[in-house]
Amino acid sequence: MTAAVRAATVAALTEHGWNGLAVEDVAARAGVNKTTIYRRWGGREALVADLLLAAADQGTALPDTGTLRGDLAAFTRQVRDALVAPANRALLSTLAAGGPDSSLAELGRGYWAARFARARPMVERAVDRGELAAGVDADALIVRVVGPVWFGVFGPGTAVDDAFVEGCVEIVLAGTAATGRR
Amino acid sequence: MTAAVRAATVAALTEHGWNGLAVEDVAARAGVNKTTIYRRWGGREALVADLLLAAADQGTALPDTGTLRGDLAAFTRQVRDALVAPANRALLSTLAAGGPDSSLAELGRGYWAARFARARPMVERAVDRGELAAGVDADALIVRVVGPVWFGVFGPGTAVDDAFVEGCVEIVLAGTAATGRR
Amino acid sequence: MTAAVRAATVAALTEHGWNGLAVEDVAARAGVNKTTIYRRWGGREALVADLLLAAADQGTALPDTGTLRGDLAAFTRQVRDALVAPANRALLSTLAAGGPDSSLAELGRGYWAARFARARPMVERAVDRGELAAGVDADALIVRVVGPVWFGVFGPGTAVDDAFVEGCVEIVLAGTAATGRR
Amino acid sequence: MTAAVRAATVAALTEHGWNGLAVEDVAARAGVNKTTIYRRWGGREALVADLLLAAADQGTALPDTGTLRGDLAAFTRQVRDALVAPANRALLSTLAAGGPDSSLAELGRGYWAARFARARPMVERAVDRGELAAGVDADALIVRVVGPVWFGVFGPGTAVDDAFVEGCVEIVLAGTAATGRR
DNA sequence: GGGTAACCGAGACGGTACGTCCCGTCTTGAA
DNA sequence: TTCAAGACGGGACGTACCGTCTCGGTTACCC
Repeated sequence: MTAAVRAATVAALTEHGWNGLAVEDVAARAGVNKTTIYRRWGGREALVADLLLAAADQGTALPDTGTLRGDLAAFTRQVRDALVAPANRALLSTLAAGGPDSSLAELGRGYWAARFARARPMVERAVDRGELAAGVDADALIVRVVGPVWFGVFGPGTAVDDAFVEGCVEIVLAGTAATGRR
Repeated sequence: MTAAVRAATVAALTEHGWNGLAVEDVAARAGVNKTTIYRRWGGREALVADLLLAAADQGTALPDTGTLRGDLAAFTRQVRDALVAPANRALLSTLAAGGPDSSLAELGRGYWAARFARARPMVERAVDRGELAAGVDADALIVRVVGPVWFGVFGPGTAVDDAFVEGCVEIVLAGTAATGRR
Repeated sequence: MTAAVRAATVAALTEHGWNGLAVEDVAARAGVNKTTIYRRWGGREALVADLLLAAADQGTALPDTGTLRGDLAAFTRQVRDALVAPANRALLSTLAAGGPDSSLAELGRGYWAARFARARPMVERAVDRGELAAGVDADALIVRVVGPVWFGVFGPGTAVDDAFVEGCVEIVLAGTAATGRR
Repeated sequence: MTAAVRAATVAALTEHGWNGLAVEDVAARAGVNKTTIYRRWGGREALVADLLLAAADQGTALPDTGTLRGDLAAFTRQVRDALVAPANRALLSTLAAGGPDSSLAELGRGYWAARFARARPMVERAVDRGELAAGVDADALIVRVVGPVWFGVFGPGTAVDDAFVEGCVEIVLAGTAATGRR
């Protein structure tokens, strides 16, 4: 049943977005009674929270190519692929749909903390290999690389192809080396 | 009356986000009848569209410091300031709240087209000054600079202070020069 | 619309009794939206209250045969006929369905006050004619005559035929005269 | 446990009436699981049926004063006292709450049959003593005496004091003797 | 300067979804 | 075997907003 509700939530979220996500609709799609969802999850937000937790837990394997450049390129492509998938798009755009004090925002903080914790080893390995100076701000580096992809997808709708993604990686690496910024 | 409705929409949007934006609430705040809003605007989305058009039209003046670095730094700081303002935050996060085929998405495309058209002269001036090679993709450059700021605010909630903003500018400029990427 | 809702309420009440009277059912029968009933009436009790008010207002004409015996007999037969009609049965049994402090009870007090006020002239005319001593308690007299009919119908289900009704009248008249009780 | 459930049913019935009598509420009050009530009784109606059976079985002792007048007066006072007790009021008003074809009605028929069977010897003794003609309709006599009390309590809310009760008895006795009606 | 058209306030309505309460059924595990 | 514990499908509750409609009253414009 849990799986059916999750699948139904994804489907409904993909079709109608965070607005238009109706508990009754999810219940009907999942072949489950509305009350059951309120009992076991507790509302629209909890349904999405459940999806996010599942997504943050499993996710894709962190790439390990041997070089920071290769890792970042593969990782950013993973992110790009995830963002353009309609199901994930709807899920992630939900995170930005609430004000900073909403319960969705709290949800988002947890999600992002888990997400960055999973990606951080990639940078730490590069430090161990001597590719980056010790003390580099791993999170800021990731934000700088992933940010343009994220913005391109959710903002102006830029075509985020492989060339763009690799450009993000190379520019940040070169720029970081040149400016010495962390 | 138009002004009152706009102000009420901003207030309601800031308080409750795109969800929770109720036409009746806006009407009550503005001291206007619900019917009038449906007549003159046409629904929740149209209220937000009106705000976005107004925002895209006026906005802040494009900085002109004489150097690309200075322009981009000032511009990105403007963007940062705009994003952290609650009213704008709610307004802009609304754009990402719909699926790619929703009417909100169409709205977003228009908004971003106008926004980038307003910012593009900044890059073109740099080309004229010889700071950038002719044929550089102005939009991609802007996305690369602004993206991390946007992502930091709407995503993990990174502290986007002046140092971070200037880092975005310098890294992209240095990286672009080093890699020759457009 | 008001008429349709009233008719639907009577039908639903007759079929399922006070319990089982569902607002949604009434709305569906009347071809009206549920919300409209909540707006214009305000719930199950209000629907019944509306029926009672209508019933108390119109009702049947008070008999005027020229003698107290004839009046009471005709009146009690009217009451009997009303009680055995399924629609009225359900409506009136509703009055007894709540505790003495429920809102139904308050409703009942108003109904009975109106009902007795309408019947009282019958007794007063008899006093004017000299058939009854001045100062007789009209309400108590009516209760004594009507009570067995009411109880017979709502209680043990006694066969309340014309003979029984007329017996109620004659016994009370004779007994009242013999004992001098008011 | 049976006793606890019965007590809880009486309490709940007194507080909230037949409507508002929730099995879950009774179970919680009795410290018993909901399922148990459904197994051992079988629903709301069965709970009330159980109470009625118990009430019909035990009840108060039938008065035996030596005269019909004394017996009827004592009996009717007992009835009056029972009716005004909130617990009994709620229980008995339940009987009238259903349509004539409901299962509550069937329940009521059984209850009244038992009740009248218990009271009938009072009249039969009077016949044996010669106070009443043989062949008098005992049930009708009881209905005539008790009816006004019942109606006064459940209907208009008449003050049913001892004087009223005794009036009912005397008038019916005198009237019956005068008219010769059974 | 008076008709007329446009606009607004007011409010009722059909409708969807909300989140809750209680129903009656079922399964599982402990006594 | 009986009961406690608790999940579930289900029906109705009463509420909030949605978007539409009709009705009057004002304003303003144009003949």
